[in-house]
Amino acid sequence: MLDEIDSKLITALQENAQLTSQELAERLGLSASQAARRRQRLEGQGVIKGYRAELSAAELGLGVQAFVQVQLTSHAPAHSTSFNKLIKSQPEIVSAWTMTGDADLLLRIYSRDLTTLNDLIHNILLPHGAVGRVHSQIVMSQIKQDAPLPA
Amino acid sequence: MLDEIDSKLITALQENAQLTSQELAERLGLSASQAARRRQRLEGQGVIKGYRAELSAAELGLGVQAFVQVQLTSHAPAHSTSFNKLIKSQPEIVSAWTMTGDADLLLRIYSRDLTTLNDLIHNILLPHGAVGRVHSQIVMSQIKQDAPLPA
DNA sequence: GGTGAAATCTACCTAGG
DNA sequence: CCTAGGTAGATTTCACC
Repeated sequence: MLDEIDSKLITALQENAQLTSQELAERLGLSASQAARRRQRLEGQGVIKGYRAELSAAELGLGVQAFVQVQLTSHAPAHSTSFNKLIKSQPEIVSAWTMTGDADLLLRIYSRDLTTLNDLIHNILLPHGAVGRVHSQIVMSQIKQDAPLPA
Repeated sequence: MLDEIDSKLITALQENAQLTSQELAERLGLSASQAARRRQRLEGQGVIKGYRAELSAAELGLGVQAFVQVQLTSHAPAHSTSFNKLIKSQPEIVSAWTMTGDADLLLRIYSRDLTTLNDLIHNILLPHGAVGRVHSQIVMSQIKQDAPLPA
């Protein structure tokens, strides 16, 4: 479905979504019109879902990154939906996944500082009826980040 | 440093980096030239780090997402650097962080299927000298994903 | 906030396997 | 018939006013 040129194209656009058709064409060994056509095809197929600005958390004053594992005491639909709403209402929680294994949920959080993070955990997450054990880990450093998806 | 309009601007560009100055201006209640000027300023300040294409993992045939916690047996520099190289050499590992707490590292992985993921864990990660305990959790579903950074 | 030159995109056309 | 390259009108950007 995706040939070698498509792979190079999506890798290039993951690094820099603002490449012009001409610049893309040079990297791919194609003409600008062909590069544009391939990009349109990949957008239409849904391989490329969209283009997003990447921000600097540090510049936004978000000094603390954390992953928080949340074990739910109840899996009743009412509890789940109300907890999901809680998660969606908190802008600091940027991603949330349900997981296999001993923890039910994994939350990815960006906070201003440790105090703000602890507030979120102790005053917002833990008081919720469905929340059991919470285990938080702070990110110390990033070894590898935002690598392109393997194409 | 960032006013209300800047916040709206970066939220809009996180949703769609391809908005034209004119479209941005309409959302912000500004003229196109002012919207473009603000965007340039935020790019220059480093608040906006860049623009990236977002791909569909499913369309790329990456059916399994996982988070793997890795405990290192040794923190000797030689072991760390060789393990970091290993991580960077594996395209399936898209992100890696060092963490506080009982696990030293957290890896985010996109794999074709469970077999491929298990190959990576058992034939590549575990044989490495510095690797102790490994605990992997598969992503079942996403409750919240790729929310804009709180501005 | 506005303007115009320069760059870019996109739809259409032609050529070749 | 499908894929590649070229072209012109429309759109967008960006330096300057």
